[in-house]
Amino acid sequence: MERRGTASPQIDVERLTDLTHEFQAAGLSVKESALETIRWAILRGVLAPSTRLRQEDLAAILGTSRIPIREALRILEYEGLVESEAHRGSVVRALEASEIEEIYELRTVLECHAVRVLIPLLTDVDLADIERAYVDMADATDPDRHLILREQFYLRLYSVASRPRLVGQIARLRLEVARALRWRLIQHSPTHHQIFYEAIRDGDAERATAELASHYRKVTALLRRFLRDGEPQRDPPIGGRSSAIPHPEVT
Amino acid sequence: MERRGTASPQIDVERLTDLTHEFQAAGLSVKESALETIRWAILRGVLAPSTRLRQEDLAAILGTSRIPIREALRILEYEGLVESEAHRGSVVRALEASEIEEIYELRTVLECHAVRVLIPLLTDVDLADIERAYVDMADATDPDRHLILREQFYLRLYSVASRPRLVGQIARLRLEVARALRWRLIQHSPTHHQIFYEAIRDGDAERATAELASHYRKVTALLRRFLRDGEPQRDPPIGGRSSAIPHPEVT
DNA sequence: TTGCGCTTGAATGGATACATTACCGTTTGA
DNA sequence: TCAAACGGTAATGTATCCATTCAAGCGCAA
Repeated sequence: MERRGTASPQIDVERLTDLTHEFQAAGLSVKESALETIRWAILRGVLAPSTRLRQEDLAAILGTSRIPIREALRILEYEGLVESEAHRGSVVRALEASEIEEIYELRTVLECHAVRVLIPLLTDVDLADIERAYVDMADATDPDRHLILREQFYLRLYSVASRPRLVGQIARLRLEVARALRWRLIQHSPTHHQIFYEAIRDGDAERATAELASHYRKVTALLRRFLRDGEPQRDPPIGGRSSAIPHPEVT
Repeated sequence: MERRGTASPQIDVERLTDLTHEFQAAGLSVKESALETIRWAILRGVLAPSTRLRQEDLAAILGTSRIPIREALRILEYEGLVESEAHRGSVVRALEASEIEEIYELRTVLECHAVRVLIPLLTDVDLADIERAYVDMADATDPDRHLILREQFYLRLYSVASRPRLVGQIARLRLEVARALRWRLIQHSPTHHQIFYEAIRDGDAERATAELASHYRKVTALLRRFLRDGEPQRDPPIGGRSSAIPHPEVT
């Protein structure tokens, strides 16, 4: 996989140490902070796809030994965020176009199911919370913050269904595509969230699921064009500050 | 969680070492063989729910050090088969009634989707393979072997959809309930697999999904009675040979 | 000049040893 | 007599060290 000719992206040490300090401050154990640091570094684009993850380098950067790193990499391998081969090391996994399409299909199935389940369960308290989360998201301008608030909005909504596994699955799939899309310039779709939110607010499961499905179909079609036809709009792999990256609004 | 009074089930050392030897012979690395051993020990009932999994004990039984055990336990924790707490150890996770219900609901959603996707993709080669897998499963009498062949049948079928994530999710959910049901006596349902298989063979997605959904609804209703109303039919937690355990045919 | 094979280096896989933490029993005080 | 604090014990968390393995690079021979 990794050859001399195909230089793997360099690691932005500074941003990675910043991330680590955040998680260490949260009172997590060394292993947990290592896991969360690497996971979020991948999801937020600090560690670009195809980056080699050498245990010793990461241990040095995170200020720990290799043991917690190894366990973190094992879990991330199982999650699908990194790829490991025995005695050959780990790399940040790049999603293939077909995988992104499958994820959107799965998201359509699972999120529509969640909507149908949760609509009859919505309480006034839920609706108030959700409206607040929606407004926060809509107001955010910083891309990283927008991403976080968007996920908070959707997860607050879906958690109404009281289906922890369903919500967990949805959350994971959403993050995975969000990661992949950080590096592509995709068309902005400002009204999707609004249409969806208003359908939820009106208790109209039919309209909400239709909007989800139709939007994800559009996204998939766009992705197919961008990803299959030579990936014309790829950002530089790493190095640019995240604030320079346009919103991955389609998700 | 674990107190002096609530004695956790003892580990059947002999059966566990037998399992280990199987996996070690397969040429896996130590970590992989530890992972597979513990995973299948849980799924096949050798390690009963609430069994304490002490790293040192497992290391001694599997003939290794604690490191591979630790990594295996981390992955199993992520899979949801074991529960770990810092400095307090790991135990085999027991599924709550509500979780089993959610899993069946998720299975209904995912498996029905898989059926709808795969029916138009079926080739003659697929159908021949699937028929063979079905006959093998129907002929098996040993419970462990039946369980394995049943999963092979369903996974061979679903893999036609060319959706690796979807199939992986389904496989995991199926195994999880199979594990939970090993310890409960549930009504035998011999015709379900047959009806489902014949619908697939006829290319009738509607009939196949209807059968799946209706069957899983029945199972959920049964489970609700058994699991919520005092769990009247629990088998002895461990010690009995697996051949004495009736088929968990409902899955 | 090219291809095969050995050597060598660097990275991961695994084992042993030490640090830390949580539980449980005991003791001591009111 | 009861409650709270303290210490012992046993488990996991972490670090250091050794073994294994893969592959790149060099050399030799055809």
